[in-house]
Amino acid sequence: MAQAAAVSTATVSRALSGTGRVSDRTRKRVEKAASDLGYTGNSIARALRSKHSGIVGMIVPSISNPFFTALVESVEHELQRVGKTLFLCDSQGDVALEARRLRSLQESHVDGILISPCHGTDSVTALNQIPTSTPVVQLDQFVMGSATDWVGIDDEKAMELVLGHASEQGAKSAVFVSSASTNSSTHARLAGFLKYAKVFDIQVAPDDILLGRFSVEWGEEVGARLLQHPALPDVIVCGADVIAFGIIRAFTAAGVSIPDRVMLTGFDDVAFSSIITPSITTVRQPTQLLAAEAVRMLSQTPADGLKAHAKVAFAPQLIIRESTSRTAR
Amino acid sequence: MAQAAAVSTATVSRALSGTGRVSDRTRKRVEKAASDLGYTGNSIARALRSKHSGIVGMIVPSISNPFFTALVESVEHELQRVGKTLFLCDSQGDVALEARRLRSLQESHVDGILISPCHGTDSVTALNQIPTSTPVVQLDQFVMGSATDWVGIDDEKAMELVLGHASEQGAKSAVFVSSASTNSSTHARLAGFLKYAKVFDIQVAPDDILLGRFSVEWGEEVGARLLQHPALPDVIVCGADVIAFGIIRAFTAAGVSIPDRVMLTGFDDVAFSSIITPSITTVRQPTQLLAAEAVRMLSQTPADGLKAHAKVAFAPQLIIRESTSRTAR
DNA sequence: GATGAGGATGTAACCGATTGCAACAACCGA
DNA sequence: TCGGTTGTTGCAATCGGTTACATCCTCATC
Repeated sequence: MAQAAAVSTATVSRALSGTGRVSDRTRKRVEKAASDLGYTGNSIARALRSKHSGIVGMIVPSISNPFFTALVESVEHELQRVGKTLFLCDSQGDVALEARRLRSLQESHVDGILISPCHGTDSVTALNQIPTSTPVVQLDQFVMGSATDWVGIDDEKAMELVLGHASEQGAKSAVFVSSASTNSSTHARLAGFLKYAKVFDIQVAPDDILLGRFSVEWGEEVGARLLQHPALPDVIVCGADVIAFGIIRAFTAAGVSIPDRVMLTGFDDVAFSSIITPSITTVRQPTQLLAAEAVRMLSQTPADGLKAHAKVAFAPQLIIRESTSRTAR
Repeated sequence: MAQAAAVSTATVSRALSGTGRVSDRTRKRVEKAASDLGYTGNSIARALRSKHSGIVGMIVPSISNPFFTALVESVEHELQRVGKTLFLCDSQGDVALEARRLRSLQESHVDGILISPCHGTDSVTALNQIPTSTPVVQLDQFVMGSATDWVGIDDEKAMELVLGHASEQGAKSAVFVSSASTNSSTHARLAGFLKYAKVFDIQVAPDDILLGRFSVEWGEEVGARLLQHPALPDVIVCGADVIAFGIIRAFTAAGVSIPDRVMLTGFDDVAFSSIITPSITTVRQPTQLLAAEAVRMLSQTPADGLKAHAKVAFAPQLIIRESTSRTAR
């Protein structure tokens, strides 16, 4: 390549990268040679020397969860704007696997890491092993005890919206269904649920907190369990839409009408929530905003290593649909 | 690191990578020093020198399409077995973006590329620019005119299953709904549809081929359009489950019963197909098998550059659910 | 005890870019 | 014409591993 343009490799580098001074004439010559040869440089060598790869790593608990795919798409969109590419990993909800992914990203010298930690406490070990030289931002979920930035939504506020709406619709009792509370999202949402159940005077028995997994199957299991009770609560509040899907399936099979016999709310507003019958009242997360802020944080100069780690919570939005819309009677 | 174990960098390399001979005593010493220091090597430098990175790139048209996320998960599972990591990219159905992703993967010197090309003909330019030194395998969709391997399913066979079943259920007329046929999946499925409609003596008018996009919205649009006709066909055959979702939504809103007024079939068997009401009769793709075969092909020594490019098609499976199960009348 | 085989380890070139420094050319004013 | 300034370009070190080759050591054999 260098000889094709009859210059040194140094000049090629300066001409193509735009750093340093190169005369217009040689620049043109180099550019022509490059396009003739289809030369694009070797990003491995570049990364080795310059210490940054133009790649941002992202780790999510499960890419089959539509909420995370939506989040990933938003992130990708943002990264495209700043000319970086995304390296996506799936931790499959497994702390050990998550740790391996983290290490592999770090070894690849990515320019930054976005992570939604799969465990509210155990994920911290791996996260703290990342040298402070690689910027890390937690997205959506977070882990206790790590000094990294976080971007997410105000889960308490979300529960205020959900229970406020349920109360308006006449709910006097509620159950809460989510994943195990080792997960920060569930933890925060449960806290908000309990707080605002009290505020809106909605009854919650100790048995009415059902924690399992973020999955359709868990929703079905809970649905079946609830159907065995003689009395249903007024509203079932779910920590994720996928759980609500399972409950709908169980109730539909049993011929129990939602919202007439019991109201139901989800969380995340994944695409399918508006398609399923009944469509689900849910909390929408502003994934575009989350992604934009997270990417912005990543590229912030971490030079001033002292800066307090930021926690940015965006406001959630309640989307009201059929599952809580009781027809006037 | 080398001095911590009191050996040369060469010995460190040999000890940790397992190549070359090292005495047990020094190997132990090096390993201890490495774990004490948390040393893992620099994969960039390694990749630069050794020409392979342990990374496999994958490009899919859309990660928000649950079929592709299922495929990605299967691939990731397979790669884990052979100790490689996945670098996932989304082409967003855009040929130009796809070309950029391809180039960026190639520059990163990935060990191989798995791609589901977003366009049946236009994707070929970018694909052919990949040097033959990087193994490329097409997965699911494919592009005309490229000499790369392909792994997918037998779409014709799938349509035989679908129409055979519909015929058994008494269908005498059908419409076909899918994406634009610039897409190889649609192309092959449409061909199969036409062929077996004839075989099973099912009527298909020229207007009954509705091609748009692989999306819920397109399904809704088609649903609305079909509802304006005085007579509905006996069965609506969709090229993807997501399209079927849209049709269900439109028909449910209009109070038209599936399967009683019209039968409906999907394609892919994504998770929600079994959750939605009515659950959808669909064609399951054996993603595990596809992924395993694709990964196997990637690691096949491409030394014999002459080998004919393989096209491996797996047998699809028909999953019968409510959307074609007419209650005895 | 000398010789040779073979295992263990070190030396140094190399992968392909980036970049500090030096060299060099062109042009200016004195 | 000469010293100085500015702008362009090349040289060579560097990033952190891998690996061909050389060297050294040990042990067996004659």
